[in-house]
Amino acid sequence: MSGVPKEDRSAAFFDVYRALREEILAGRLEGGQALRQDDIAQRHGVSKVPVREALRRLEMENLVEFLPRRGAIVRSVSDDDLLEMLDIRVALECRALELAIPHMAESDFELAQAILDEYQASPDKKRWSELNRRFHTCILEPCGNRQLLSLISDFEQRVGPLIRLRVTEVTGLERPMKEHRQILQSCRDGAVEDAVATLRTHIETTKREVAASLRRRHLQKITAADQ
Amino acid sequence: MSGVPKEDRSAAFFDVYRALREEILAGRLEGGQALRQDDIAQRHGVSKVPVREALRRLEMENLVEFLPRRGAIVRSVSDDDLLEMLDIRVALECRALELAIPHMAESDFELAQAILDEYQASPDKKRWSELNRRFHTCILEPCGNRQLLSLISDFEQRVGPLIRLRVTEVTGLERPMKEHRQILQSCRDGAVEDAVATLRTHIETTKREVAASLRRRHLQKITAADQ
DNA sequence: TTTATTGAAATCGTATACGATTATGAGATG
DNA sequence: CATCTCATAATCGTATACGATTTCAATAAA
Repeated sequence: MSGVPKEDRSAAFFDVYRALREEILAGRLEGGQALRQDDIAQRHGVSKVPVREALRRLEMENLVEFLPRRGAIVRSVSDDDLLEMLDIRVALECRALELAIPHMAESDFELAQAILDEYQASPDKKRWSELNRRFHTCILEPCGNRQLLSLISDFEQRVGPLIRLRVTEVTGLERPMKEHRQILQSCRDGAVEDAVATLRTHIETTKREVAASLRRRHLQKITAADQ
Repeated sequence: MSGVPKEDRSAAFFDVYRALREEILAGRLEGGQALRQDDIAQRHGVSKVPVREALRRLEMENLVEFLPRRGAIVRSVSDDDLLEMLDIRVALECRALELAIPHMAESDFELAQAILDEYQASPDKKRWSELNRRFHTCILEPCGNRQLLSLISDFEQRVGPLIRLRVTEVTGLERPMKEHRQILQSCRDGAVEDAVATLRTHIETTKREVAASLRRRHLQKITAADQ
């Protein structure tokens, strides 16, 4: 499910890859920031060779960008990029759910329900996004399409950190919970189209929230500049 | 549209990357075959460093696999992998079409029609897959989602070569052409749901054809083993 | 004949080395 | 005071070097 290839975890380059990936996804590295190969190598106690391997993989993941003769920089995610990723998420998650429902067993429903119950009981906003992720994983996983699940996981890892604060805090628990319950019920009923339709609305609402938030931020920047 | 990142085309590693990618996608390298780093380096007149960079990128693309302390091998695509990719294609292309239709201009319809006309006129089976690809690209491109188009292109490049002989030759021109015309007409009418439904059927039929073909091949292997 | 042993060759993963290009900063020039 | 050399330092991209592990084949043992 992780999206990150599992093989060869022992190699030196993998530590570098993992660390850099984590720092970029967590937003601890600014977009556009130069990734000095010698620095990274020294920090990890290795040479430049494994560092470059790690950077090339991150380049393929669109997390870093190589500028000819000037090395790698952290790729910045534009507002448009983010919205594009959310549209792709709609496609991937809806398809996964559609394929998953016919394979769901009673235990899947129970697990999903348990997550929703915990969701409901938890007063901790920080847990919400974790529980949200688990619910989505839980209902999509039965699709059995590993590559699809891996893709979804990749996008979640990239998109999640960027929208979490922006959405979870603002939206509250009411609406998403209602949609989650509705999706689960449709899954129980084997109502594929209903479930997918609700999931689609669910994600598209998120996208609209993000878009609105970005709009406001943009507006703020403009008016601030005018002052 | 190519899926292959465009930056840094000048670097030595890029030639290696490009060449290996092409060889793997074209099927000129068997699945499981070892990719000897020194050999590749010598063939391209470079050292192992850029070769390893190329291999790491291909690993991220799922085209090669690193075995600890045994280097890289060409990743073989199982029957299940192939069917999984076709399911993902359904998700991606349907979403792209859905997003594309509201943005289509008259010139898009004309271009699509021109491709279909050429399709119809061409007696050359080898051209069919090329024209098919161009038609799909043409109706999806207006979606404006670069990442989505790039993903679609990646999957097309991986899946295409594996199913072309298997499907195009067998299926003939009748059914796909009829579906293509129907999709285009729905696009003209702005009938998003109809267009998407037809496209979905279109790809799912392909998937069923591929699955059937694989089933027969598998059966043949079993009966051959029994002899 | 088949299976184990073992030493040489091949190959990997990574460190080090180095020419080439790009950033940096001090002093010259307007 | 701004800005324009140009030498120096920093950094890149890649080649070469090397210990460690794996493969392989020839020989010994069963």
